[in-house]
Amino acid sequence: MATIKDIAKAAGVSLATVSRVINDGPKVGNETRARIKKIMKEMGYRPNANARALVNQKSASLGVVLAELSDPFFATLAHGIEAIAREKSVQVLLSSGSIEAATELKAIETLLEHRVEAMVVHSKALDEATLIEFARQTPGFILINRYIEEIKHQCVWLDNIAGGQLMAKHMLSLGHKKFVVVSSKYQIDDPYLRLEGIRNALGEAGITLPDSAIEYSSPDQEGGEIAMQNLLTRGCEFSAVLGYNDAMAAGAMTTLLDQGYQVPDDVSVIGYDDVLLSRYCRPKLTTLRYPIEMMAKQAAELALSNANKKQFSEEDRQKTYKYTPTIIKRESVLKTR
Amino acid sequence: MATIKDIAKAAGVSLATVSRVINDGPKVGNETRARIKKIMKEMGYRPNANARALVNQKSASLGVVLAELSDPFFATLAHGIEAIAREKSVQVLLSSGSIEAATELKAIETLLEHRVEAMVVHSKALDEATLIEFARQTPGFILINRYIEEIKHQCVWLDNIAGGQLMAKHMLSLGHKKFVVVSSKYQIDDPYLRLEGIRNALGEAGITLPDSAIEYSSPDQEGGEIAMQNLLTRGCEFSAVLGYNDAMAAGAMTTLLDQGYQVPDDVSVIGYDDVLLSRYCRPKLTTLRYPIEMMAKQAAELALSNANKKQFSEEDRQKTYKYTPTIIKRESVLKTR
DNA sequence: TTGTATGCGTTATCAG
DNA sequence: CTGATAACGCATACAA
Repeated sequence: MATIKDIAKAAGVSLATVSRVINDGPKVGNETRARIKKIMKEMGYRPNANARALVNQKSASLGVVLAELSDPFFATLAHGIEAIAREKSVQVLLSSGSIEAATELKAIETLLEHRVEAMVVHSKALDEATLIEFARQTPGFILINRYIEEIKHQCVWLDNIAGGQLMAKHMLSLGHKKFVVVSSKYQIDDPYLRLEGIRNALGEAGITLPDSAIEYSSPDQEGGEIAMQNLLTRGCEFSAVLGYNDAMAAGAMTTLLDQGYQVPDDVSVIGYDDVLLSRYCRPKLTTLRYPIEMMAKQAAELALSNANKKQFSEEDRQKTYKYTPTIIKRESVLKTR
Repeated sequence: MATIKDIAKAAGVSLATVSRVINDGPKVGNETRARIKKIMKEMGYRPNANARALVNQKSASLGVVLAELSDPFFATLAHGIEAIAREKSVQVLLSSGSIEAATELKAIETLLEHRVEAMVVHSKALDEATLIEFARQTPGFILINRYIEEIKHQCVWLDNIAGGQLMAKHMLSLGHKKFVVVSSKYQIDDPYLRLEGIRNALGEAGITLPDSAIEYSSPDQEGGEIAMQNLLTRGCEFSAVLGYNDAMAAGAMTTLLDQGYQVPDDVSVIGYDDVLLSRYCRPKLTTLRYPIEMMAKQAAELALSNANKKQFSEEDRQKTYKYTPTIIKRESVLKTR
């Protein structure tokens, strides 16, 4: 592959001159510039991004670590980030990787080795201390979907407690009194926070949620189906189902329909996330909007704009990037009879 | 950020020695090695991937260009590639970007500037000549979901004609005689090839598909809804709907259900791709399995294994990576009454 | 306006 | 076993 040197030789000029025309540098004769450009084209010259990154001490690249690309939720997240990256002509380096601490750590470290200017990280498994450490040493480090007090100015997150409250209150306002929850079995914050919100709201209405009314399973459609089967088998009585996410809610709905229940006439079901699926399934799922694409864009912008900060001002440090879910009414929820 | 030089100084040894312990080089004293490792840990040393790439003339990275990450189909594709990349400890550089020739070109060029070792490219808009050129100059260049004769050994693709035939034949075998197609309006090969396959199969059965039985729209759920509305408005009669993909099929189904048709009792609907959605929607969609994740993995492996080839042998050049869709029977297709 | 020289962080080839 | 030193491709301060 042709280098700057090759084309300098071909043009009979020095490296410096060529470098100048590449970077639209200021002081180059017009005739020379044109000639060099022509030669570059002819020889198919492409600047070497690695060499550039080395000498410039920065790389015009954005690292992204996600849990699971095949999940539509993450795909949307990635999409938001990618849009910003393209807008700013920044290359994205992607490292997806399960919800294991070791994998997440490896992903972040690899990205750091590539000297990405900034990174947006979705990490559920890594402990706070580790993440705080990374955030401190890399200003362009942004956590998405997780809140850590010490580095709150580097967190873009959704208020899951408010979300839990919201879904419960919506059901309460329609007269529902008997609740079950199909929750995620993963030992991460999200399900606990949502549950906490649900319990808050129910508590205010004088309702307590027994442990037997909660079933934990994998956070996908199949998990939802299984959880609902267990609830039914156990003889739970309820008119309202609160899903950890849309997939679980849809799965629960499938089981209910298969068992002859009418949704929403007999039982109301509400999801969380508002992914595509919630509009596809039948009945269409009433759910909570998780503005993940918007959040992803904000995270990417923040990461990139923080990248060159030497350190955060006190004002910066107080900033916060909290999002709150809103309810999307579709067809799966009705007044209780 | 600490460099190799810093830690050499701290350890009182030369750069070379440090470099050796980093790369597990052969000739270093055990005591020295241990001491240096300790210092590296203390100083938080991280090798600079850019510098490495520069001197090694290769980067242990895989470029990926996709059309649209938020589409579940591409998300699955990306997931397959990512799995291989992780397995081989290769970093993936992602460039997604609409279906415009200019964007696709830009994406490929950026990746080339980063000197990726290999790349898997999903390109619908770029012309063959350009792609052939890229493929020729980069052995690790693999096209996915596109077939170009001249570089067939660098293409991993699905036989869309066979797919079209298969969906039509399945309907024919169930007694259907009146067909409509909801197709994609994009001017790319896929819809035309699928249509060609459909026409082939129908032709063999003595059925011709009038242009009025085909409606072109955007290849998503909304497009499917609109296409079906148009078909209905126009007064088309049919018992079988062939969708360009699952989203369009699901959209068409939505419209049908909304209009009071029973699926599959009155009308049978078949999709294409077998994305998640086909299992979520109601009735569950009968569709064609597009083994995209498997294909993506193959493409990634091929790209990486070709990366270091100086040139392709005659034998290599004859190889071909064609996949054929298979039918997945679910609930949206029934014998005609 | 153009050229020379130096360094970015690493690896690899030599000598010691 | 270890240490100089020359690349790798590029940008830039300093000269000319």
